[in-house]
Parts: sequence; structure tokens; C-alpha cells
Amino acid sequence: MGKPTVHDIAKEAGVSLATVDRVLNARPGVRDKTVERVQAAVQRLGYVRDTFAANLARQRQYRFAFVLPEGESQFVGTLKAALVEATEAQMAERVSVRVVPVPASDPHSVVRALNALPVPLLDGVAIMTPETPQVRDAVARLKAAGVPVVALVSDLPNSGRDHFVGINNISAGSTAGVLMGRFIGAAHGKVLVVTNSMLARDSIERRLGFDSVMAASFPGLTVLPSIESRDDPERMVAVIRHAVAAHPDLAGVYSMGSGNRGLLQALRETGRIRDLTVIAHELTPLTRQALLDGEIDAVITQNVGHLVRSALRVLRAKCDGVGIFEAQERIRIDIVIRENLP
Amino acid sequence: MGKPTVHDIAKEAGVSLATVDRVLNARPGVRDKTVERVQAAVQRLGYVRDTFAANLARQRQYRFAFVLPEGESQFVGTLKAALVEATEAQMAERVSVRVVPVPASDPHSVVRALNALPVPLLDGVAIMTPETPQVRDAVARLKAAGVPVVALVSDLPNSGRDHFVGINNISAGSTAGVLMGRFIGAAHGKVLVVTNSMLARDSIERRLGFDSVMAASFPGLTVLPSIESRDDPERMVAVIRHAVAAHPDLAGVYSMGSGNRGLLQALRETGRIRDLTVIAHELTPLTRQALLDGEIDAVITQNVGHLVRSALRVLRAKCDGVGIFEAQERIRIDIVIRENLP
DNA sequence: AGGTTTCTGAGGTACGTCAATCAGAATGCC
DNA sequence: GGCATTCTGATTGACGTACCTCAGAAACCT
Repeated sequence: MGKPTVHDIAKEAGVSLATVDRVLNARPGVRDKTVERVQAAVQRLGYVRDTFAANLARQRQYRFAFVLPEGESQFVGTLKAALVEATEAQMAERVSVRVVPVPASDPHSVVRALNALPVPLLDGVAIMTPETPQVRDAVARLKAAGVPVVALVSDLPNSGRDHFVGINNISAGSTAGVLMGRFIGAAHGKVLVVTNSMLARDSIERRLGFDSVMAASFPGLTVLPSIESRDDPERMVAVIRHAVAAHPDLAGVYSMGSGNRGLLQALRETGRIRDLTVIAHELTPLTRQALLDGEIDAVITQNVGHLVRSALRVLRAKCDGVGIFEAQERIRIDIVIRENLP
Repeated sequence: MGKPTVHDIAKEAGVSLATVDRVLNARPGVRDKTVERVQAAVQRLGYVRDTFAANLARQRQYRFAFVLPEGESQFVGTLKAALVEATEAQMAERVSVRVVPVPASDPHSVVRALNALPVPLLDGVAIMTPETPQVRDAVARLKAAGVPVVALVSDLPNSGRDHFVGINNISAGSTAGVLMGRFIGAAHGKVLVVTNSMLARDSIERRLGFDSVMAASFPGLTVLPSIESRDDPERMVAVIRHAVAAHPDLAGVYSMGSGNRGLLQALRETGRIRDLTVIAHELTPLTRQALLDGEIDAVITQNVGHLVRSALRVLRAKCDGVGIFEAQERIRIDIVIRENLP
């Protein structure tokens, strides 16, 4: 015989359909003893709610908002593309997504945008912004309003967010460190570390992981203090030029954040890009080409497709009050070299 | 207003519901001109079939069989576990899976098992077996009977399988090669390559990729002829012991297939496991522990969760006659070191 | 015992699609 | 024009669950 339905449960438990429904949907008005009887029947028959039918009957709609940094970052661009692709594929499953661009560098605008979200028309929010106390408060407000919230790419701990979809950046930094040390091979040399901003949580954590590995496993390599480009390509070119000139024994460059365009351009100018071991983050058209050209040796990345699909799955699960399948939601730290480019 | 339904399409096209249904489900009995009218309406309104309702009404059942090698291989074990996990998660989506274990080394039994599949009760088959002409024929028979077939892990080209779920093993070998060369660092040395069988398609392809990279990029390193363990741990121990003794300048070991237990044990015995750069395939409890212990330097793997989920998605898509979302189904070649262990 | 509150049963409608029926319209053919 | 054939319309009943109402049963209080 086929899968058990609510009717079978009702018969098995010796109660009516209405009672089974009340128990399954945690509605009030059922005695504890009866609840137990129903749950026992569910167990015995191995009943699983038919999500197709349930979603149909419930007229469920998943309206999500993705709060993403505006601007021309390639990483955010690929993320958005993946989001569009994923939502198109899920349109048949009643998922609709609205992207809310925010100026990530202006905390006030971010908070204003978060507070301006049309809460009653939203079933979930994914947020990718730097962590500030005000953002934490805004997230807490969303949560209080009953809207599930996931942090995307960069975590918002202590904000009450339901879930973090992204990688462990300390591990990512350690991974970069090991590759850097082993790829350089030489016993001695200097390593340059660049990022757009050391204020971002990601960069701090990556540097932490990177340093600990370098200190522990490659004591002969000297890691220079972080250089910040502050989202300014010209500044990047200038500081790189200076650093390369100042350290003739420079062996590697670790780019922790965005701004790879300026970095690569600057390194090309020095004429030493091929001799250096260059490791960057996030696979984008730019870094992909640099990998193919042999300018970048390895990219540490997270699959944007997984990121958005995981975020959507988690938000849906939170809406349904269902548990999530942890193993599937763990975003891996991908190592990409020319040979395993996807 | 909400999403358009079949009723809206009917109104828009000026036809009845029945006609819309016939067009949508490619049933006969509609004039070409009317078909076009309906399709135009679908386009105009942006109608997308509600899969929840469709699957409910259709009483769709996806009954799949996974033909997997029997035996105690850790990789197959993790694959099975992932399969169980995935099907449990999809139970609510009417997917049921039966695992059919076959003695992979005996082509006749494999073919017998394939031919014994209860075709009328099956909606799709995933097959992970070595490629032989008889297997190709059996797959062709399944296809002829209208059963979608996907090849899993190891491809079955020219068999008419609908899809291959797995990695490009030439690239996997190249990836291993680059890591081997760069991790060794030294200009000279020997590299041992071991596998259980050089008859398997995977091993041949991996060796191909590995050799081409080593020859092109690391000419100082000498790659020794492949050693086959033939699934015999004792033989593995013996040949490893011999090889290590014969080549004092051995710098690395590349394990292309299974049999890592015997390999690690043999290498431990020689006392040189820490000095050697060891690269293996497939992340299993064994290789994971070896990574943590610093015995293996890197593992090239494919995520078993992705493998089975992709196989299930593709089979479902083939059943529904729907296209697949290529980007999501491309299985990546994962590089795992201690620091980015998932 | 009476009344009040808390549970439960029975029954219905709806969700969007599939699948089937049957009658009627349009078309093609001679 | 008559007839057979091919299309089309209108209608209906599933599918499994959600959610609502209303009446009646059971338990609880004084």
C-alpha cells in the first residue's frame, strides 16, 4: 500500500481528521494525552507530511529579500547572477526574491534600508553587510517581527540571526597560508598581505588564520603588515609598487578581500607577477582569467551557487519551522587552481 | 495579482481549460494554430506550472535504483550513506531509492543484475560500474525500455546514458599533479603512482592528466610506472616496501584509486610517510584522519552528497522531461587539505 | 447537579493541476 | 449537403493537506 495519509493517522489513533490536523500543525485545543496518541500513530505508520499537498493547500508563498552591497564588486555580481538563476529555477516552487542594494560602507543607510523592509510582505531576509551594532539591532527587530534572517557570506553573530550561510574565514585564511607556504617552497622570503579594509570581519579572521599557519609551519617566511587599499585602485597600485620595490626578497602576495583588479594591474607593472606566488579570494571572471594566465596561483573561494541555494533552503526551512539538513548547508572552502577550474 | 494559473491561460488564449491542459501536457488532439495561441498566452502571462499541484495531481512517484559496487570500499560506503540521507530528506517529495549491490569486478554478474531490474516498476537508474561492452548493451536496453539512466562516478560513454554525474578524471589527475609538483618543491626526485587497477577507466584518465602536468611543469621529477595492488592489501604493502627501498630519492606518492588503507599502513612501516608528499583520492573517514595526522598532504575528491543529489535531480528531470540546470549539476573537483576539511 | 470551559468530531471548501468524459463545433471529403 | 473525422468546450472528480465552522462530548469547577 501507498504512503500513509492524515486519514490513516486518524484511523490508527482513533481520532478525527480535525484532531490530527490540530496536532500536526501544533494548533491549540488538544489534550496532551490525545496529542501523544496521534504522535504515536504518526511514528507507527511512518507518516511524512506530503509537502506538495501541504504547500498547495497552504497557498504558501516564500517572499524573500536579499540585502546585498551595491556597487560594482565582481563577487557580488556573480552572487546576484546566481541568485537570479536559482530563483528562476525555483519559480515553480513559489519562491520570489527581491534584491535590496545597500551602500555597504555607510552603516546608517544599511540600517535605514533594513528598517524600511516591508516586513508584513516578507517571509525571510538574507543579509550581507558588515557587522555594526546598529545592524545587529535592526536584525533583532526583524526577528522580533517574526521574520527569519540569515547572514550571508559575512556573519552577524549576537544579532539573533537564525543561521549563517558562509565559510569559516579563519579556516579560509589557514588554507591560504598552507598553500602559500608550500607553493613558495623556499625557506626564506617575505609575504605581502593586502585587503581593501582591515575593518571588515572577514579580513580580520582571514589574517588570523593565515598568520597562525605561517608562524607555526613556515617560520622562515616573513609576513608583512596588512596593506589596505580602501577600495581605491590607484592607492592599491601605489602601495604595491612601493612594497615590491622595498622587498626584493618578496615571494608571495595574499589578497584577502576584493580589489583584485587593482592588485593584478599593479603586480603586472612590476614585472614580477610570474615569480610571485599569488593567492586571492573569490572566483570571479577576473580571478578566473588570472588563474588561466598563471598570474594567480590559487583562489580560495566559496561557491556562490551554493551560497544562494543554501540561503534559500534555510529561509524556507525556517518559514516552515522544519529542521535543516546540516551537512548540505555547510559551505565548503574551495581551493581552485588552474587545473580544477569549474 | 498572484501567479497566473491554467485558468488565466485559458481566458487569455480564449480556449477552454481542457485545451490548455492538452497543450501543456503535449497530449494530442489540438490543432497547431490553437497550440500556438495557447503557448503565446503562456509566454505573455509568464505562466509556470505549479509543481506542487502538478505532482500532487499526477500522483507522481519517482522509484529509482542505484546500482553500486558491493564490498567494503569506504568511498562506496560514504556514497551509500549520502544516498540514504538524501532520500530521507526527499521522502516528502515522493522519491524512493533502492540500492542494488553488484560485484563490480565480475562483468557477468553486473549485466545479470542490470537485466534483472524490474523495469516496469522503475522510473530511473543510476549506475556505478566499470565500463564493459556488455554493460553498455544492458544500459542501451534499459534506455530502449524508456528508463532514464545516469552513469555515476565513472562514465559509460557510448552506452546512451542520459547523463554522467561525476568529475573529469583527467582534470583530477592534472590537479593532483600540480599539487604534487608544487608541494614537493624540490627540483629532483621520484614520484610513485599506485592504484588498485589500471584497467579502470578512472585510473587511466587520472594517470593521463597527472603525467601530462608532471612532464610539462615539473621535468625534474620522475614519475615511476603505476603500481597495481589489485585490491589486495598484502600485495600493496609488499610493493610499497619494495619501491621505497629501491628509490631513496622518493619524494611523493600519488594514490589514484581505492586501497588507501593498505597504502598508508605500508608507508607507515617504512617510517618515511611524513617526509613524503602523499596525495590520494576520495575523502573518507580514513583519508580524513590521515589528513589530520599529516600523513596525507592533500586529497582530491568529489562531494558524495553532491553526487547523489545531482543524480537524483537529473533522474527526476529526465522523468519529467524537463531540462536540467547545468551549472548545478557540474560536480567539482575538490581539493582538501587539513585546513579546509569540511 | 448545574453550568462553564476545554476538547473533539463531522463536514465542508479551497489550492492548482491532471485526467477523463461526452457533447458539440469545426473541418475535410465525396 | 451529408457524413466521417478531427478538434474543442464544459464539466467533474481525484490528489493530500490546510483551515474553518458548528455542534456535541468530556472534563472541570463550584
